[in-house]
Amino acid sequence: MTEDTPKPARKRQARGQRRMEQLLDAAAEVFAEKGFKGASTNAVAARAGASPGTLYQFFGNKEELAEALMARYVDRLRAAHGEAFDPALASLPLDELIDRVIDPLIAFDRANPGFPALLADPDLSPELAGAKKPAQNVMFDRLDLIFKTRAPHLEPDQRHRTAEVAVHLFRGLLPLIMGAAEGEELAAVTAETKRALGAYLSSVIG
Amino acid sequence: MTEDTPKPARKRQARGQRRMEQLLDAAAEVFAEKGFKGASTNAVAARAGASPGTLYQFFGNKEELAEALMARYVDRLRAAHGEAFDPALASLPLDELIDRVIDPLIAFDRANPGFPALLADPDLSPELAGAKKPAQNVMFDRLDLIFKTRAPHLEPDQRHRTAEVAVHLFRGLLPLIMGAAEGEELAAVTAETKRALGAYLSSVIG
DNA sequence: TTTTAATACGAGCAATCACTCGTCTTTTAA
DNA sequence: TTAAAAGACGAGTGATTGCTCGTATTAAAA
Repeated sequence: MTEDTPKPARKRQARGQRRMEQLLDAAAEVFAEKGFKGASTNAVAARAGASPGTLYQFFGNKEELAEALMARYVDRLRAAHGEAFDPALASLPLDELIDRVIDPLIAFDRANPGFPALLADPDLSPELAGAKKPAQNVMFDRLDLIFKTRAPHLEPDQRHRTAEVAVHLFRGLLPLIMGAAEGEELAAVTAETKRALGAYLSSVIG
Repeated sequence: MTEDTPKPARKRQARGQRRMEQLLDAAAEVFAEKGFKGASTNAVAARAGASPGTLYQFFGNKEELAEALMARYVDRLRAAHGEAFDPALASLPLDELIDRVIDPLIAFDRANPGFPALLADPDLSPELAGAKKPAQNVMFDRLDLIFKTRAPHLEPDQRHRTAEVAVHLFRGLLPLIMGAAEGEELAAVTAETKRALGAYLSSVIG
């Protein structure tokens, strides 16, 4: 068990950082369009205006590319949520609490369509599935914390399950949300999502 | 616009029918394990104990194979649901109605794990996506019909949306259901699914 | 029995994909 | 100014895949 990281820790230049961002942007698009398996690394490189060799200078293989993309999503999600989340949230009326959590989440998912697409993709390797967990836990942990202060009588067991169900419930309605046209349709689907969440949660945590 | 089907309508022997079933069984397994893109037709043939050439004698290409598999699922689902569905259902108490609809559906999905896996697979071609619709409409149509008699005051628009949300809500919780171990865990997740559905539906259709 | 068609095989083809490597250019460090 | 390192390129490689086709076997029709 050596302590140092096995990575050679290459020095990145500003140009390299920019290239990585371009490649991740391209990967987000192509993955969203074709899925992980269906996307070719050459296509990603081409969309980023780079050559295959350049892509592999920054990402060791296709999986590392997807992992890096997922990691960037998690960072952004945490940032977007950090703003919309404060401890006082737990004492809000349920409807308002849901508004405060769901609205930014929907905005994020619609602004980053590659994120839910990659999350939902079933044919990811075990390593990548591991990289997905943090993304799922971002929501789960926050919810669990809220429930803890809001419904302290709940057994941890049931609290966890409630959080998990709430997350999956939302994820199930996401395709409807992602497919909705901005405007009336989106508003209707959003309202319905909140109604479903609110109905479920109030039946559990009062 | 010719009237006859463009298919040469080859005569199948009993042996051929058996082979097709074997190939579809194998396809269900391999698709469930690797996803549509990740599954190779040679692997499907091998698992069925057949050669690639034999597979392509019955299915013109990989997509037709998946379409045939999906069609077989839809048939089975309709059969399983036809039994559990009768017109009197609409007048039942909501909880009981949900039991009668959800229990056989969960049983079916757990008995045919390839079905939800294939349904959820994102990287299917447009043709295959079209083949998915009947499967989705099996549930949707039944729900819409039930709501029509049960909540006649609902606008068709909102009724459709309610059915769609109910279907997606269930589908969102399916991964939890599919992953649960038979017994206590499955019972808990099933109960939670019914609770979510019941809470949502009673908030819409009273 | 003879003939025709359905079933079965599996080596192999053309296309695609993830990834490499030798070479060149640009940037940073000395 | 020069040396070293990072970035960039893209043709090419080995492996895999969907699918074909010539041939052989089995079963049904004549």
